[in-house]
Amino acid sequence: MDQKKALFYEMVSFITSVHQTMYVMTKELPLGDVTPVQYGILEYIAVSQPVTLSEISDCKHISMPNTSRELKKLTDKGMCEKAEAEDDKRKQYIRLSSKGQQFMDAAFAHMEREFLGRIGSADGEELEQMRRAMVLLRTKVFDTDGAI
Amino acid sequence: MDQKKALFYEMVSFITSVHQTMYVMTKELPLGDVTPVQYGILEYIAVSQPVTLSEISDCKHISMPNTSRELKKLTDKGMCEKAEAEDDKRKQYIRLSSKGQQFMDAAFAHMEREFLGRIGSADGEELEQMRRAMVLLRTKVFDTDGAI
DNA sequence: GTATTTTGTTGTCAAATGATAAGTAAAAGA
DNA sequence: TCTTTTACTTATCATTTGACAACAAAATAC
Repeated sequence: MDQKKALFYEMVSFITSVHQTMYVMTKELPLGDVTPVQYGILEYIAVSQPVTLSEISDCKHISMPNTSRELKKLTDKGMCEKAEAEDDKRKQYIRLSSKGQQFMDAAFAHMEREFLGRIGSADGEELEQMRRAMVLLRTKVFDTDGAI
Repeated sequence: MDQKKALFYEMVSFITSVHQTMYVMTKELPLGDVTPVQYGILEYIAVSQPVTLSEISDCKHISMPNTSRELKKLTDKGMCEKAEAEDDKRKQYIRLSSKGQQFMDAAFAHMEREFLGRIGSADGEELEQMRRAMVLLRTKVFDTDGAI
């Protein structure tokens, strides 16, 4: 029983380190006129495109009206494009524009450089250990489905 | 070389899972009239008390004027207390009040329940694996000092 | 002893975000 | 066909958060 409590406190400390690291890795990322929430939306689109407004709303936990508003701002800025779905005319498939794609490519490249700087001196064996550690935690602790 | 790139993408996915999990674990946490930023400050005080305003400002990446304002709101709400430092009269040592301590105890208890629900079926061997995985990642990837 | 730095405060402003009401149009269900 | 549900929009408002200027008091440096 106490082993679980200890693991909980280890997790609290772990989460703090993760947040701090992500702050350091992204603080110099040039956002231009893109706000943090808008960046989060772009990141989600980049990974999951094409997406619908409802999917953004669900996954990023932003209400539909606010999602609509922020997405309008992003399209006005030329970062993404909406296309009516053929099968369902209510839906819109959203993708990054080429400008948005360049923006996100640069963002990921920046993060990757920061990341490589961190793991720079690790050899193949260590990298494989880290990968296994991430997979383990992702499936046993940070799985989105909830319980194991 | 490509192994590192693969690990980077694994980390991106990992971070997404961590965020999603923390969202689920904290979304039902009763914040009352405490805003998210204020909660973050309380969490930091709880773990590191006593702390100074400058430390909160540095660690939570909030400007001094804004830290001062939010902390004033928290003391007005009776969540924390300021005490002048004996050695340096400019400094203030900040601690949770008993109300604030109760609030944070409840918050941590809530998170711990959520956490235990997630790892519920894991045995001692698995728990030890998870602990080692967190320690490994915390020291080799998410270390606050930067490089290895 | 004076200048500078550190620590914190107060006030004000603007931007970002969250919440809600009301509406449109298409799809699905009855 | 009529009703209901889904997907999204528009408009509006309040709150939260971030940024900046100006200030005060204590400590430190010179």
